[in-house]
Amino acid sequence: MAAQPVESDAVGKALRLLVLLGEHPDGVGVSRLARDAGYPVSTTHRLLTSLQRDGFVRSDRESRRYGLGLRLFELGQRVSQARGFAGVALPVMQRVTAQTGEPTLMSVLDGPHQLYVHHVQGPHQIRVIGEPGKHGPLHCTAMGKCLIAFAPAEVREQLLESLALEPLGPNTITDRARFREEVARVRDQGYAVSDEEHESGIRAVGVPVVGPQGIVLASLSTPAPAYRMPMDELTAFLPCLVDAARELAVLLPTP
Amino acid sequence: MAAQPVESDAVGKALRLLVLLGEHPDGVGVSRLARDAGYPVSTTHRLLTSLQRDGFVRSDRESRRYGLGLRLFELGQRVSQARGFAGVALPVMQRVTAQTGEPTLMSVLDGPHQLYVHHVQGPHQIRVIGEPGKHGPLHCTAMGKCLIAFAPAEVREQLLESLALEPLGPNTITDRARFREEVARVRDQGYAVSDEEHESGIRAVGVPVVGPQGIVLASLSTPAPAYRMPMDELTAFLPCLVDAARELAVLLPTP
DNA sequence: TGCGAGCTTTCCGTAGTATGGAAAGGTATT
DNA sequence: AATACCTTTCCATACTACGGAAAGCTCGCA
Repeated sequence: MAAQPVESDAVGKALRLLVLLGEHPDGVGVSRLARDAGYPVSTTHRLLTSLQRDGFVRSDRESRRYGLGLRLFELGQRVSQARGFAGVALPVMQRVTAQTGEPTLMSVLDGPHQLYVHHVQGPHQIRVIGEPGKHGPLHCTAMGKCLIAFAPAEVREQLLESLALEPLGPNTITDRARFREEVARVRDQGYAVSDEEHESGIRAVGVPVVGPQGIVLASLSTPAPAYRMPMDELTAFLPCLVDAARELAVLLPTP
Repeated sequence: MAAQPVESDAVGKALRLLVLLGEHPDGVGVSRLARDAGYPVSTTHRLLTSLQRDGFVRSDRESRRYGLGLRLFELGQRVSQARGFAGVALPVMQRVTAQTGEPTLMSVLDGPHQLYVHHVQGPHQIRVIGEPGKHGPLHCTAMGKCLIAFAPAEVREQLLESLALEPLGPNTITDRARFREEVARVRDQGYAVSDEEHESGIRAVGVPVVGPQGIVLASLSTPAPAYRMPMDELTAFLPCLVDAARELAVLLPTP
């Protein structure tokens, strides 16, 4: 968890501290943080003071521990609002869950990962896979494959060449040529499935939300445990997901 | 919207840019942002480049406009998780709304304001007052008065002395002595009401969430339009709100 | 087509701020 | 009482951030 790319500018160092702080929900001390970041303690302390002055960091005066501040919550909500994660997407996703009886997930492309932005719980009490704000792999999930397949050509090519095809489930596609074919098929058929590619015992079907300019804005998926959901039952949810995606395509702001 | 307190350090300047960017959901150009912030254009541009490198800012290559990046969403969700806004509070609040048939709001103290962190819509289709991530006044709302009344003594005193008692509704308390009495009463009776103090036509009742150490963690409220909700009907929701607050008192992390 | 206004981006010598080792001041543990 | 480890502050120096200026860009207009 050490700092590899040594940021030379003060702003970069401060931002890295924020990211590191995000990994400590219960707060950390200055020296621990300095060790993690690879900065001198005094530098770390000074940067934290600056971050705190503007509400990006808060410190408990008692325990001398630092954590993320409310300003980040505020700005995070702004992003959620501006990108339509909160107001617009939620009702549409709830409708999908009402029809499928399963959870509905939404994610967007964020560099070489997907970022889960929202989920709606289903009536079944199952563990949720994608917590909002967490990152997940692109190469072995239904949503991830959609995001690649419908990304702008240069981005798609770049991802196809550089993604690490790490095996995470029993059926993960690890061969680059086969993966390229898979993405092409997803692009052709307009949806993707993941049959225990991400995790043993989990299946999912996903669709892209393709905006007016033809670029992918987000993707939606329905996951379900493999033991009670054969693949053809899962693909039966496709019309419903496609409807929702088409609706979101015009509702979501085009970035 | 110009820069009053001239930040002298680079980090402070960068953070201010983030806050300013938050006011432009659809993106903004460098020179406009530089004007708003009061920085030279070149400085602004360099800072934006740093912010973008770490995902705190994103720019549309086409339109040359900058906006808040996904990293802020990610970190905002971490805050939401760490403070229990998302996982813990939501079900409790939904239960309150199920019982009252009205929306339920939650806010926390953030300097001289309250920060709305969550709301649950009621069945009635009414305009929501507190959008999550937005700030609201302390002196003329039920939740705000609870946050003051149950804050640590020094904080309470500081707020009582310095808050601007701006009249925002027909019944806003603008006299400092009377306001001090009002806060004392709230502290005695354990809840607060706001009868068109914040906005004409809106009533609310609110309770504090008082943590194990006796400090206020958050506050909950039930707002309703005045025309169909007499004050005594609103206070009838108090047992339900108090129950919820007591439950949250042990569930929310003590900061 | 050429011009000008206003934008974004890059450059680079200098000014001045960030740097970090060291010391001071805490707090818990032995 | 002594030790260890932490947080916070200090300050002379080095080096990074600064910002004016210039280059490169797009657009609108004559």
